[in-house]
Amino acid sequence: MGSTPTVYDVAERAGVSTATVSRVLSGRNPVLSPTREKVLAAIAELGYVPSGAAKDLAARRTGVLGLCFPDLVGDQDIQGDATYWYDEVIRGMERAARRSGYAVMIAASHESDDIDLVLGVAGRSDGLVVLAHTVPVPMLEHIAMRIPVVMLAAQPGLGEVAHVLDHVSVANETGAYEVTAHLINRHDHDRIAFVAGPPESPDSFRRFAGFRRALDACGLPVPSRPEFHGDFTTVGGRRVAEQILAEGTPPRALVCANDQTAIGVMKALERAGLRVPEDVAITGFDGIQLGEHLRPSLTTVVQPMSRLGTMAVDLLKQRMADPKAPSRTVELPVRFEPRASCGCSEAARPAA
Amino acid sequence: MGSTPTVYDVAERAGVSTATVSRVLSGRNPVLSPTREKVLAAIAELGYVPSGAAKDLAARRTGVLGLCFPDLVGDQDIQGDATYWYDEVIRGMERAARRSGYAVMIAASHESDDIDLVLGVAGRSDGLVVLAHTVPVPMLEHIAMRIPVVMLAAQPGLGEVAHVLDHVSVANETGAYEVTAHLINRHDHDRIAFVAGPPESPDSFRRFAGFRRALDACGLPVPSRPEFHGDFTTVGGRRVAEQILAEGTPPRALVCANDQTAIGVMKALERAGLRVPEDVAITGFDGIQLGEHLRPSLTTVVQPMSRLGTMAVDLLKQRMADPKAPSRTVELPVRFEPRASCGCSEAARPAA
DNA sequence: TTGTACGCGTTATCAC
DNA sequence: GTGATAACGCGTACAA
Repeated sequence: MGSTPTVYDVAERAGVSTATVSRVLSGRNPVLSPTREKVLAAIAELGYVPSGAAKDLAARRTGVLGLCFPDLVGDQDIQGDATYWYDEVIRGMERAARRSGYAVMIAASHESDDIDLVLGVAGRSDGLVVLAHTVPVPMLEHIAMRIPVVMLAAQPGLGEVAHVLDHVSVANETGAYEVTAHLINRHDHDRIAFVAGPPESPDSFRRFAGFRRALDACGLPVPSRPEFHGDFTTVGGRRVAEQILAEGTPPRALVCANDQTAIGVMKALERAGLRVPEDVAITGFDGIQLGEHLRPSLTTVVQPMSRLGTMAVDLLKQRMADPKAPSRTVELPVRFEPRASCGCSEAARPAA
Repeated sequence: MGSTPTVYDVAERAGVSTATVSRVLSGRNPVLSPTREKVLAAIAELGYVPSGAAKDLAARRTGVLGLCFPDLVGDQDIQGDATYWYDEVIRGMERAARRSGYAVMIAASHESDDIDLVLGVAGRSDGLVVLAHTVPVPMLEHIAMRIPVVMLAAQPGLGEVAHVLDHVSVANETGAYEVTAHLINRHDHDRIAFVAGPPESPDSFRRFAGFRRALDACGLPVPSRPEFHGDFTTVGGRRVAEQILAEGTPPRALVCANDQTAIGVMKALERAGLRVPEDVAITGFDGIQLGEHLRPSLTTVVQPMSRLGTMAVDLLKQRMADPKAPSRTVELPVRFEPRASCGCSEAARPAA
């Protein structure tokens, strides 16, 4: 007994067979009360915990759902002031999974890095959820031959050849359209510029598309390319601000590809003496918590982060039920949240 | 081949034995290049992913670390504005685990609820990390007979009989001492009250102890019990504020057991016309992100959340290396962060 | 109601 | 360098 106890140890100690132990544990089959007592006593004394590996192997299911998300900070320990937008995705998924009796296994990784980690998770799960830009698509298509795979917030179809991946995406284009139209119709802006994210970002691209559509619908000139390029970080936003200031007359309104960028731009412009929203209106995208507590509070488009997670679990379950169904894409609605930075008055809501 | 492919399928397709497939996968044994190619081709064609269950069973280790944390919101989906202090613990642990080649399996649960979930995680992990008040201590001692268990932010020894649990705790008492002494020595306060958390909270208790020690050290009268009782939520803080206002002359300074409470109190007092910190100074505890962006920014004691996670992994690894060592408790230092709500000037740091 | 014995998909230990 | 084969610990027919 130098090692961890097994069913055999429990059975021996209780004077029964391993099958009986198994029955007591599952509770699905009838066991005489005195027998059950003996088994439970043995379990308590030995500190027996069933081996998940053996159980999963025999049952051919694991009761685990995997989640892969990008590691944004690399290997260094962060200082404690960062909150990632996918924290809530994790929680949403965990909660939905638990309701369905699943545990969640998580793994962060850089694209094309940590292949073994990802495969390890995939091999131990009944289904896999992957955030965009975390795992190369070919590997996902490989994994999808074994278990259902759902991609979150990725451009459906991008780089896929087998079309076996389900998708949960958000209404990027609609959101950008709404916020842009709001600036035009509600605040009478006509010199509006778009601050993009990284050039290769599909999210940024879709949002720019919505931006253009709004300009077009309102009869304003439509740029073929974004006027400015950030990189989804506040630092990048700051750089954009410098560029704007250097170029002479700044636009009267800036639609930023995400909140971080907007915050960086806003802070830098304010430091240069411009007032937001009086001199320049600014909007973001994502709905990170910080934006709500800034002064001025940040007008944005809120993504339903928690629902991304729960919806992913839904799709996983559906596909387990019907593996042959054609691959699906669910687009989640976003919510336009006008706040102070676009010129609307500070919301009445308390800060906490 | 209607089902998921196994080593046998790969071996057959590649015209080799299962042992060779295993060798190619592990990369630990020499395999002739042409052989390897054939195997890799078969793997790609079949979409083969090794079964974690079988692997773990054979290897008698899982490469997974478990993490149990409390589910604060129960079963309802939250609105998207909540950030929990343990999000960062999760990330810290995930990162440390990954550096050591482990994946992380998470499970939220209410105390004494979801027993099967917790046992399931324990049975699939090489080590378990548990946040305080998540799993009943007797069950943890049971699990600890199988795999190492580390408790986070719990009162070491509380309710334990076997003393097999390792602990990572934070310097609650020291932190509360520091913040209280700061109010006395730096801001000349002498009418300070403590706003406790739930009566049964060890954290709240320890912080109150530090509060008392500071009063005592400075020659001020020492209360035997906290003057006010919140419940660690902003709503609870609001209620405390009402009580304070109803009772006549409010204290000149309030040391709150955590940030949420402090924020609730602060907002409610301000709404009643009191100024913070001029009329009443307020301090929190935890260092949640929101406190930094409030106006006035919240003076607090910052817990090293991320390090809780990394340290837990450290302890786990140490115990795996030496299972017989006496149980350990590591106390992590906290950092006193004076900001505006205690009377210090707004920090120069930018909001983003 | 309880016991026996086989299979689940790997890894590892032998021989070849 | 490669191929048989025996564990690993648990479900679960099937038999008793």
